[in-house]
Amino acid sequence: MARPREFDIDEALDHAMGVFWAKGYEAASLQDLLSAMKIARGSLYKAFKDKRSIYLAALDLYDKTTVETGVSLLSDPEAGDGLSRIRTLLEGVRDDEDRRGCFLCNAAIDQARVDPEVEARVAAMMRRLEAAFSTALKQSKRAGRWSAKRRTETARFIFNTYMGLRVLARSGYPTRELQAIIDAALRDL
Amino acid sequence: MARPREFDIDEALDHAMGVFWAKGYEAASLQDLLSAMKIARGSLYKAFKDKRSIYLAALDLYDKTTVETGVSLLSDPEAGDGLSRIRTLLEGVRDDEDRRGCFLCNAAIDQARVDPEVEARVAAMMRRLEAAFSTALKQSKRAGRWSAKRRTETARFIFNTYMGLRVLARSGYPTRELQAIIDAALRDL
DNA sequence: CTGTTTATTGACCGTTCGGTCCATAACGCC
DNA sequence: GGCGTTATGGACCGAACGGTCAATAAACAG
Repeated sequence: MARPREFDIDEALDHAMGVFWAKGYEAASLQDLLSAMKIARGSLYKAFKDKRSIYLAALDLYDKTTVETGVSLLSDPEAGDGLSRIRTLLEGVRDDEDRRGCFLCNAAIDQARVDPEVEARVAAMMRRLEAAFSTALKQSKRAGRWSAKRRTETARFIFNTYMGLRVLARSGYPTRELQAIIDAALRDL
Repeated sequence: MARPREFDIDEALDHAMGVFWAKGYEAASLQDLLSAMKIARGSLYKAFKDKRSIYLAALDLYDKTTVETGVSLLSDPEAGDGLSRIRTLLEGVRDDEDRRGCFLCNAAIDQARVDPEVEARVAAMMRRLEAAFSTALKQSKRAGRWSAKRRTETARFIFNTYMGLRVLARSGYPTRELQAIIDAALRDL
């Protein structure tokens, strides 16, 4: 019935996410986005309402990909013992070679305080990650060591460690130092 | 010999820091800064070279005040045992009632990657905080538990926890949950 | 082929951005 | 009181911002 869209909207969104991730919301200009997405202005505004809605869609994409991957890993009994899944996830942060940090964490700092919809998405992702850490703990050999309350708190502590690692990774901390932090955090679990 | 400046430059800078802290570098407009500093455009540009130099000066101010205060607390033998000084510092984050997070952490995420001078200041502050945590550990009753290397790593781990707490605090985590994270982090030290 | 619908492109819009400039004001010095 | 110097306030600047629009193109239905 009508002319079909010539670009893959998810692929374009992925590139947009890269720009927001690297530069933050305000510093990412329309020009930056258009170049990365390889489309023209008009096409962008046919596909998205405005800049903010691209950002929100990018957050959702991050949720569906990175966060979901992490949650799956933590919750998958076939990925080893609960504790070793946690370790695997944290070591993934350690190995983020381009040190981009965490889009979720960036959003929490630069937009969540001024945009309620960003705040809601950020909070939801954080709570899902926390819950996944808790699931992994519950499925570890040492699960018996923690009461339900204590397990929730421990999961939250690990999540806190995870966020810290993301910040330090973005700040250029070397792999070896990140590894030592992971070891210290998990030492007594 | 000449007309004296009518505003207190440090006080104005403190207000500018508040704006950058709350909104980030790009989102803080000249108008925002001028309103907060309560001066006119011309006066601002007599006192500072440009927007970026205000930001750098604000970072230095944060260093001289907040970071230095933290370092002093951690290093002060009269502030209790090393471990309890660490706990006091972390509980200060927990009690940050307006949940502003950490200007250092914000800068690490939103500007350090695109501005080498910001990056240098951020790295310097981070390393000083790390070192102060190490000092506090060294001066704790249980100092003997750690080799020098292990102490450095543990200090870095605590610093990582500190940064995570700052992010979570800015994200609105309730005091009680932050407290549980602190307890979990320090439990086995 | 014609008509309808929607995507593409880039010129164009008003606004806001960071930064400059200048007339005026407030000081110490002589 | 004049003079040199620096601060003040705000008009002003070009550039860049996010967003709109109209002409054109590409698809399908009839």
